[in-house]
Amino acid sequence: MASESAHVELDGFRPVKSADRTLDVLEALAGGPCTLSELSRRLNVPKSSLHGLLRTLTTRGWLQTAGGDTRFRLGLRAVRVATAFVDSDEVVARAAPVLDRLAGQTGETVQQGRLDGDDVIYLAKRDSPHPVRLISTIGSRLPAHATALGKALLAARDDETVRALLRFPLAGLTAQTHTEWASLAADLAVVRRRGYAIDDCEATDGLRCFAVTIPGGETTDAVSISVPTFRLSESRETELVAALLDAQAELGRSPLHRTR
Amino acid sequence: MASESAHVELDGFRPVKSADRTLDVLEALAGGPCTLSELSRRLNVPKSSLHGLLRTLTTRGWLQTAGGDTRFRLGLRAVRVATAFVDSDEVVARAAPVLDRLAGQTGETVQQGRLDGDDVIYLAKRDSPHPVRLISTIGSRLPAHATALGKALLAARDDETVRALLRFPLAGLTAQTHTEWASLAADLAVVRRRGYAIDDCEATDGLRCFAVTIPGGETTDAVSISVPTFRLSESRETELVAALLDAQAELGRSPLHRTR
DNA sequence: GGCAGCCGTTCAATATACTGAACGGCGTTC
DNA sequence: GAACGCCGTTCAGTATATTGAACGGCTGCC
Repeated sequence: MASESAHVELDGFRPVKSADRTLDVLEALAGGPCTLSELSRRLNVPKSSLHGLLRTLTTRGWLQTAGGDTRFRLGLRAVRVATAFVDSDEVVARAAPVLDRLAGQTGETVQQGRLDGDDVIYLAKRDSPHPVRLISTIGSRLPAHATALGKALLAARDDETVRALLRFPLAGLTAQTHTEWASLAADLAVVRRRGYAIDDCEATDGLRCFAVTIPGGETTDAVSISVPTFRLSESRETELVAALLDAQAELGRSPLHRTR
Repeated sequence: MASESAHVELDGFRPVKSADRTLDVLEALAGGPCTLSELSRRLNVPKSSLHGLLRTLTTRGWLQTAGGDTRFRLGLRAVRVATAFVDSDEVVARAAPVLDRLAGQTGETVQQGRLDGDDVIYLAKRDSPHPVRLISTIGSRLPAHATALGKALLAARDDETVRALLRFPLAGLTAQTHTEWASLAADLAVVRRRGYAIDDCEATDGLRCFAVTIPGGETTDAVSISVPTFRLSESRETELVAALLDAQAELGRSPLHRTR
């Protein structure tokens, strides 16, 4: 679903080349610093074309070349844009107080994610006991089928839709990850009946997560609690799930419709 | 320093138009959603030209049009880029454990900022006691002359450099903000002697901040502690400043030079 | 009902950016 | 020390994006 180089459009629509490439560059550099020539090879763009582009981006502060290094990296101006997205997002804003409460109440890591194609993108995080790290995970992606957040969101769609969304065989992140449609479909059926999703070491070994969707409209977002298995007992799990379902109910009571 | 429309370069270098405009669009939309026609007016770009651009950005997931709304807003793909910058930044990585400790030890809000022109950009934050809000402040800018972070960084440069950096009269955010060179210069002289900067309600009423630079290389970054004045006593202030100076010393012991 | 304002969209002519090859600099290798 | 690999940079010709005017849809206002 999320192709890295979707340069060709079918509708007879031709993307603006330089704009398209600008995004290519930014996305490529999001993976780490890179020289002009290396970018040229990786993106299949002539060096001379990149030259102008990179200079443009650099003069605007979106890229920078640190000291004597010839490698380009993202610049300060780029930071603003992402935070602006998160700041202005209605669902993130609506969920914020609930995430706060949930994190404070459980003392566990709480996250909010959104379905984008077959990936889940992390948009907010509370990491209550330990002092909070960087934004780090925010903006990062994981395959939906391998996470509690993702499975909660997939379960909100019918099987046909889900199946069309995914590409098989599914990527296996741990030994527990669903890789075939049959096992995933069975899991999703359980999620629908049960009302919440469980990721039992399917994304990260030793980590179990629970997730519910955020009610309202398209059901694009979900909230999860992640707990190391060693810290988890049966009673503790019941407790956490109850807190999560409470949070979902609370989210359901807040205004559903786009206000502006 | 930070001009919104620096479309003309003097070096005989002409920026790539579409790339330049792509950034214009992204930066404009960072301020909030906007229709095509409105963008056209604000950026002085023909609607027809914007049309292609916006379609390109939308196809790539960098922009989105929510539901029936004709307004464009930032899309999910944009988020990744900013977080990648912060993640890959050496100084942020180096400072992270120190910020953690400082926040845990003082129980106050700790921030890291970088000088960009005459602004300070917030790159990291710890908000220990209260559950952590959005990334919110990260990526946001404030005038350097009005913040403790900014004054610490300005004080690390000589008067001549500072004066060339700023444009007078300086923007006044509160009644306490320095607006003239004389008073700012006097303050910076004190900062240099004292070793740390104080912002006494100069950016926000009722908030006092203390800041020290992060040693190493260009001195681009600083760390601050922010405290509501009502919670501040003389002894508490001494305590906080001591903790801040400790943190600075610790930062000075970590490797200064770019490792790669 | 019709007019005026907004919106996004299309199209052919023109202005412009892209290209590939050649260049100069620098460090390594033989 | 010469030949190579890497790097970023320049330039004239061609491929391509940009432009302004015109279009169709929509809403609200007389």
